[in-house]
Amino acid sequence: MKKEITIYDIASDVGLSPTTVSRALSNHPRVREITRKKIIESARSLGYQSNIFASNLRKKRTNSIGVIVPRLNSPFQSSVLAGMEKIATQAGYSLIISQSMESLEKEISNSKAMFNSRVDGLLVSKAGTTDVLDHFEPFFKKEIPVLFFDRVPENNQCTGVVINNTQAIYDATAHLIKMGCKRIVHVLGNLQINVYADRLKGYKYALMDHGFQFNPEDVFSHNLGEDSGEQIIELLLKRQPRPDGLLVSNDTSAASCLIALKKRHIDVPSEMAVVGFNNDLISRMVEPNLTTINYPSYHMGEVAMKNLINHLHEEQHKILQKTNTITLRSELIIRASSLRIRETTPVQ
Amino acid sequence: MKKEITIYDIASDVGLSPTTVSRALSNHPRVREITRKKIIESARSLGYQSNIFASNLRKKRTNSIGVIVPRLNSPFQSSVLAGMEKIATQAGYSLIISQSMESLEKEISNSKAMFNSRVDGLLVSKAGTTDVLDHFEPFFKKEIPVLFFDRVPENNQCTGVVINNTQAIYDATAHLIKMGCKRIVHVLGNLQINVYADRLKGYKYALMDHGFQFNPEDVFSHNLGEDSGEQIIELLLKRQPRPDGLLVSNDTSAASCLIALKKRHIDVPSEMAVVGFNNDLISRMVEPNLTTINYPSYHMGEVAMKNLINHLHEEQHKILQKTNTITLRSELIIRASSLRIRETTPVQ
DNA sequence: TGATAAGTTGAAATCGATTGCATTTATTAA
DNA sequence: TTAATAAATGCAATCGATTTCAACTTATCA
Repeated sequence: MKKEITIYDIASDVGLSPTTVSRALSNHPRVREITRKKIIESARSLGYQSNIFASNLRKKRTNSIGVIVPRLNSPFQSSVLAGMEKIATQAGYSLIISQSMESLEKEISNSKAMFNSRVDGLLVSKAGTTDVLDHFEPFFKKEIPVLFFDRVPENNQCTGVVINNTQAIYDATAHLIKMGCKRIVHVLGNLQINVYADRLKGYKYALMDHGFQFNPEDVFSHNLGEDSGEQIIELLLKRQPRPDGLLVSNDTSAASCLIALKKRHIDVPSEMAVVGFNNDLISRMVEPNLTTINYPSYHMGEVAMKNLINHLHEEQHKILQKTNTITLRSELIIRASSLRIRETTPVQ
Repeated sequence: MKKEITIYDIASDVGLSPTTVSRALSNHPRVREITRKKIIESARSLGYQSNIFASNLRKKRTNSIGVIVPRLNSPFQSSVLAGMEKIATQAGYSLIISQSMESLEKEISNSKAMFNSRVDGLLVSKAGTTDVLDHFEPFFKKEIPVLFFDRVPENNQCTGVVINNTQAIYDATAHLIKMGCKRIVHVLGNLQINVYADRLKGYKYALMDHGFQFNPEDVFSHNLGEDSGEQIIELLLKRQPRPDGLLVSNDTSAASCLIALKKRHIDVPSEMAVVGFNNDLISRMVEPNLTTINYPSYHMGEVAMKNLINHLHEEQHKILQKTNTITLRSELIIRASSLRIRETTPVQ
């Protein structure tokens, strides 16, 4: 192993002390400009690379931020991550990313790993269906900021970045009602996850506000995977009277439903209006195009990261501000899959 | 700031030396089992957390691996990353991920950041269109393994994990020929990227082998984005005689083409057979389903990571083995978008 | 011209875990 | 019982950058 160049080497090269070298390299003001130039030049010519371990050891910071997502390979999550990466890199932080595979157990072990690698902050989209937060206790205790996004725990102290899921589905439901749907079915994920619980509320409120009766039979949970369409539609068609509006909590599944409907020669939207969620690429590619909720995923990544980093900087100045929830604007995008009337007044 | 618990605290707690504590905690064999138990118990009760900075400083390893991808939010890349994450986590490594946004400049600054954070190894899917590798020199010099995947540089010493792009497009082209296509157009990305250059070869070879004349006009580069279909089809339809086979180098773009064709009432596959690349979700969702190349992205992530980690372990035993290229199996998946004859002999 | 302030630089301790070598303790063989 | 060997533990140096405090220069002002 080749010997590393250290500030000591530079020091003896330029005939100064390691102290001055250290200061010069970290732009400390108490070094003469000429001295600094000389040192920097020497560092360059010797091929010096700062040893962050030593630096971290002293400074007790890593300049790295941990992110735990349920899955890396989802259009939504990867887009959030892209936004985060952009901001983090800009600010000089590096990103340590791991996935919980929707398992609480994995989330726990991931958070332990993050803690041990001493991330300066943590961003989490919860995996579990439970609100167990014990595994974040070590972070709280050490005052390492933890910020949740998308899937946030209920009733806790941490800041969360979310969209207004209730409003989003409220709008979608209202839209379907306006389009003349008489029986609207809502398919969503595990109701123990805040995201879906909130959406259910939006669905109920919209029904109520428009004089519809809420029927528990018209709501069910599903994994919402790529092949979910067949099962969902099969289930739907057993209902009497046959539902004519379908609200699916993600675009992949909605697209899959569209295909299952097509296979059965059930026309969309006239016989069944379909609405997805996320505004994934696929919503613009299937036939007919999917009405959906635009989920500002990239932006959510940016906002979450920006907030966390601000938090970190503020902490140094002891101005710990406590925002609790940041809600991003989402919007209903109306496309052919639900558009029954040619000319409509825009849904507000 | 609360004082950190160190091995010294544990040492004085149990009345032993820090040396023994260190050894006990890292499962060194030269510690009595009873002693170890006592130390571990004390560590637990004091709430000890190992300081990786100090440890890294001594051991000169971080147990972290850097990954640089062109973009995080692409179905392909995120799937690769998912595979990598799985293996890395299993092996106790953490992943530092950054994206180059297809810019060489960013790739350079990312690689610098990776180098400075002293990753134990680096996985790269090249951004640039050039084969400049100077920014990896520091890694080579320090013998930090760098492994490329998907987009690998030509003529270099590094191991690369790829699929046989040439063969893949060869098969696809041959398939279209078998389906009776008379004029096949190939749309791909920047030809300076190995992936596309190789595919072009496959296209040419297949034409040659089947007695077709290669026509440079029938190949063109495009960004292959979500909206590429309109432009590609517009361009295509100007050609005389009108092409009847279309080979697009990614599924998003191929799907977009499908839509553009549909809009113009050009039937797929009878008037125009279309083949995509990647086997993304979308290829199974559009109408008609896209014939495509199954790209084992998740598997590629796993293989690349496994290889890198093996490399790291081997290095310790000084058995540096030099594999140069690992080629993964990809395969043509024939679906409706190119299937003109009901019963076909399977493409071998 | 001397005194005070301002600007530079350095010595040495520190961060906490690891490790080569030395030492102590336990075990075995004679 | 004692010497020889093996096992367990400890000492102290080390990894490299940072930082406190002190010292030393140079500039500034009365």
